[in-house]
Amino acid sequence: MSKTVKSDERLFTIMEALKQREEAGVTELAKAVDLPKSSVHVHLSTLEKHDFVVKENGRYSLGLRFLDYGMIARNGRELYDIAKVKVDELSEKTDEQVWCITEENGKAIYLCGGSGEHAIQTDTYVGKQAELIDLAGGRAILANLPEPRRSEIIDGYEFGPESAFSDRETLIETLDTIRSDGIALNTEHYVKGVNAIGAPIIDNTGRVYGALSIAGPTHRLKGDFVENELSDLLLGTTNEIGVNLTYK
Amino acid sequence: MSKTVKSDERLFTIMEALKQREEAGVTELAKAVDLPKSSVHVHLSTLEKHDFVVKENGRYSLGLRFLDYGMIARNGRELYDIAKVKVDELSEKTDEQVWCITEENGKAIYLCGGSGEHAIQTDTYVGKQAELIDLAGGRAILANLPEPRRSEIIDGYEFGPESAFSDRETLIETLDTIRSDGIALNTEHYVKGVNAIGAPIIDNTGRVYGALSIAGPTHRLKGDFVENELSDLLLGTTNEIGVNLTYK
DNA sequence: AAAATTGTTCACTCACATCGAACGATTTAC
DNA sequence: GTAAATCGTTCGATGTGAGTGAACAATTTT
Repeated sequence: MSKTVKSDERLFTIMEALKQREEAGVTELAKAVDLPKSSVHVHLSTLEKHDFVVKENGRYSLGLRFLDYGMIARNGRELYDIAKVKVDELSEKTDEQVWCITEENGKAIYLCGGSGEHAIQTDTYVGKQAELIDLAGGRAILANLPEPRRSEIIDGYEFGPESAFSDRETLIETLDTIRSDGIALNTEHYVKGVNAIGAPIIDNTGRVYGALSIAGPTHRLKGDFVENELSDLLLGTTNEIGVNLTYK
Repeated sequence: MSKTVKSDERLFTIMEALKQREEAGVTELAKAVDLPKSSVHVHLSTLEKHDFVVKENGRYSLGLRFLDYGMIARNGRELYDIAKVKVDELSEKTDEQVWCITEENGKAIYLCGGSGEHAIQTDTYVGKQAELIDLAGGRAILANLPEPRRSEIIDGYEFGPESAFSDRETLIETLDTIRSDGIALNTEHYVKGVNAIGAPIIDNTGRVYGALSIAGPTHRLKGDFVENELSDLLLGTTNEIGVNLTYK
């Protein structure tokens, strides 16, 4: 790993601790990150000066300056621009939850989503980070990533009873199936009672931009309906997005 | 101003410079912020390690980690949660652009927006920061802010030919009118060809949460239609949100 | 093939981030 | 109603590590 700035690292640690609570005081944060109050205090003051945190009668919380940066980061992605309309269409047509994710530094990030009227509610939100391996869409991405890259990511995983896959071989087999099928069907559910399917978004050059997924209750997403009807709808949409990304 | 961490300040300067371009190299950024390449480089490495920037073949750009923080900051606001549905409804009903803004550190921040099919296109985006004084919604907020607070913000303004108001008195007069009217009608347009109206969102305790605004082309937003029909629609919505915020 | 950029690394040095103690201002306890 | 506890904030002493410019390697341009 290359050299980093310790002060920045501390800043990020404090930010992360603050993110995990709605709001917090200096003492509470100092305890959480195991640093002197005075240190935490100057960092918070610096953050506040630049609107990255807000102070309301002595309690700190995340500022909306992050929203500014976050939206610009998202709007800069061609994938987002092209996918958002299609995601809305697909969620309305299927009446289920539809998500568009992308890969960044080996992790999955939710770019945007849409929900039909009867769609399930989950704790997922735009901007959320997750492991590629845990999501239907993430597996679809992983399965289609070029080889030096894919192994780099997989090397970072720990297999075992905690993981969704017991060992590396099982994962590779699953990914191979997903690649040849063109779609990932989550039979082993990440969340209990929820099924999901995911398909990769790839342009004509083979570059993997991300994936789309449809999630719904197991009693609706099963059998022929998922394997044929829904899969075709999903693949049609990801295909369309892929083409638009090629000739943008 | 209280003490701050210089390293953090530098970090923010680099982030800001990066935000203003789609992507950039180390040398370009170093020139922009007037710092040695090596300094910019370690800060970027630190940012990259935490997913706040992404490096793609030597060029840096904002990472999606900001989206994570930004969405959590936004979702934590009760105003957003309650307003977003109403904003969508209102934009559909009026077929114009509708925005919900809030105030943070004396500045306006766009929380969410909706657009009718025939709505105008502007360079506004969710998360964008603007001066309260420049927006119809911002003036509606300013007009209803409690007194010690309002003056603090106004004290930060510079009046003159550059500003929308020539002097402090003119602004105060306008704000008084807005407060008694309950609505801000932008006759002097912030953007040429665009008219806007704004109304504050206030709960029963008098706390100002933000404002809603409707923007559209001058040829559609004029005369009786704006002053009666649209105004009533807007006030009805902000009223509703205010009540919901009281009994949440 | 040479020249001019690029991103990255390294070691020296003094600015400044860190820290614990002390300060007022609140809040809690009784 | 007072005392005790806890809060956020300030400050000066100290030694860590951020900043720096030069050198390096890897591109890209000429």
